[in-house]
Amino acid sequence: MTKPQLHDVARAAGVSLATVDRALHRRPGVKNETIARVDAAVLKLGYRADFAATRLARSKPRRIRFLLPSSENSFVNLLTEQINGLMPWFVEQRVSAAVTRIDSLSATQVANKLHALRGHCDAVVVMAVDHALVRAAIDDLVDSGIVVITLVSDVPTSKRHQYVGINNISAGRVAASLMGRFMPTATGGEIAVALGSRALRDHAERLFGFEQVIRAEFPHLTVLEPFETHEDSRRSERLVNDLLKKQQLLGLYSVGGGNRGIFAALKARQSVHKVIWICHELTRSNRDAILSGHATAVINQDAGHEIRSSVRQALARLNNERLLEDQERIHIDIFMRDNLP
Amino acid sequence: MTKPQLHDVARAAGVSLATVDRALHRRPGVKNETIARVDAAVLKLGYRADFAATRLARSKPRRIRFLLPSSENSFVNLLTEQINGLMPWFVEQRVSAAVTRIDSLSATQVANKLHALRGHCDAVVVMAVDHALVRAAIDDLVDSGIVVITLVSDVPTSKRHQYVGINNISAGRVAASLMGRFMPTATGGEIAVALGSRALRDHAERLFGFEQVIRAEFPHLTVLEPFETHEDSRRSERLVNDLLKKQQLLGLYSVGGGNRGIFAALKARQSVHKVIWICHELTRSNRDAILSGHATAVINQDAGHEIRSSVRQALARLNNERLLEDQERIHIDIFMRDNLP
DNA sequence: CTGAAAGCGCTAACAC
DNA sequence: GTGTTAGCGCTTTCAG
Repeated sequence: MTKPQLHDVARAAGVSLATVDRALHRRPGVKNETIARVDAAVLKLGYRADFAATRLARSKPRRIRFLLPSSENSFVNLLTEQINGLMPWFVEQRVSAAVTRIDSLSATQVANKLHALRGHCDAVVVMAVDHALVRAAIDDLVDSGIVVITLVSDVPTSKRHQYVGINNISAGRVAASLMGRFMPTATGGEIAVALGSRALRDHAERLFGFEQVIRAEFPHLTVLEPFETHEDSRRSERLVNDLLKKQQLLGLYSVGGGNRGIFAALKARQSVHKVIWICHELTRSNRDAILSGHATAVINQDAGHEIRSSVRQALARLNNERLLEDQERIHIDIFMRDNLP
Repeated sequence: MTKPQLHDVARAAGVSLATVDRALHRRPGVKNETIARVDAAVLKLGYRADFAATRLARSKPRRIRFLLPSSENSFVNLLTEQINGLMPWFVEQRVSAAVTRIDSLSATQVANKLHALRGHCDAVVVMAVDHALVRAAIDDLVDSGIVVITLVSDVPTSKRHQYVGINNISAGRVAASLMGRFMPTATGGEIAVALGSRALRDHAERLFGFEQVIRAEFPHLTVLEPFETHEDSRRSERLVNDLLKKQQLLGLYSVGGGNRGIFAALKARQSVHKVIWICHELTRSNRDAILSGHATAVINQDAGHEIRSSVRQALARLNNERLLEDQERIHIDIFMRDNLP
């Protein structure tokens, strides 16, 4: 009872190794009937490609393209740093990676870029707005045989093969639980919410989860109307400053970018207010914020894990390999001062 | 500027492939001078073995032995489940894994078992008490050429090649931060601590970190003298019951095992007291505890990650391969109701 | 003590 | 359309 090999599939299907390979990879020039016979054999034997042999034999690397937002955003920078740092690993995995940064809020730009990639790569990993144009472009790519993976912010109704990122509704819920429990009193008060943009699905989902839990479990707290930072720190600093001047805030939840500005605003007025601040992503700025006590908790998604996972997922699909499900689940990390990595 | 291969090393050292292989793996029958020449060439070229080729070519699997506690302990069960579930992956990685369960509180038993493994495996992954006998046995194994990795609970002064697990002092500190901030009032009160055994280094370290932070940052809280559960749920249930009868507890931190008993005790008296309970490891019981609201937070280390990581670390050492540092860091996971996986 | 050569399980030219 | 065969970069006999 040994692991089935290509060899065994070939014998079971009554064809040669090469034909099995062609059939498995849906390469042209195989009779439909043969494909069916091969598929049946694969299924019957429970065949899975051996990743080591696959890596070793492949001469041309798999071309993976990352499409990331061009906006000034520290978390996206973390992602690109990770991609750069993982280059030796990519080589080992026989993948060639390239990053393109696009205005991910502009659905037309994203869609155009996606269309342009058709035929020029084997897989694309994209982080962008959830919009009909983007969805259509993704579906086209998938239909053309390219593996598409959404990163960080999903486009759930598209045909994308996989979403790699956290469950953002849960993330918002956890933020609310922490916020509610960190409140020094049970006497009620107001919580502000800073949002990158409502067009970003991840931000919208976090907000949804946050308000859900505050309303249900901490009814003595009021969530103020969220304000949009447009991921711009100057703007967010000004907005938070104004807010702190006007009212006595108990807490501040920042769902998305612009945290450097928020940090600056809180730091400047720390003697006046003691605000419980919870934010997302362990960027350098947020790390400082937590160390200095201005932020109480940071909710994080591991950028390195997300990059490795998208590549593994893409390769697993392209090469028909097994995945370790457990290993690919992206955790909602909660960082406080003492468990910072 | 392409990645150097064994081939290149052989040419640079003026020997054949086979000799380079022997020298690299310190197999017998190579002149010292030749070894030195090979080492020099490896260093000069920056040679690293290609993992795919290594996996593919190796006929005999690497033998990895896990030594885990035999005590009734849900987290250890999670570890063994993971080992079993990862068997197909082990095959792919050309490793054969076996688990031995020992009374890990008995230093003599652990040391004997370690000695017995000499010559019978390539790597051992051990979770046991930090004790002079164990330390000496580990050092012997390492000297005999076996890769030794400590899991979950470290033996820091030994020659073990690697510790795979969380920083338990930090874990205790985080538990304290959460506990302190979750307290509904700032008026002071008492916190109980349940300990598996003081002989276990991980438990001792957590307690250390916990007390440190409570003293320093939440001086209005008093930490009661910790009681030992001996990882026995009947015992822990009784102890917690007695405690709840005697005094008005604000919080309970359980550092180690026996959580099923604690859960039972808290559940039985939930109308009387509202205790903030924080515990470790996301076992089925602790998951229920958090879902039902009896536990407020669970601090976890990912059992699957720990197993995969110890295997990767062992293989990297045995095969002279590169590791992704980031991927091997074991996180201190904080789980609350909404970010349960 | 060292070298030559045959695989490991796939992929990809090149035949038929 | 399908089969044959030569690698990929190591490990491991088997000779010398």
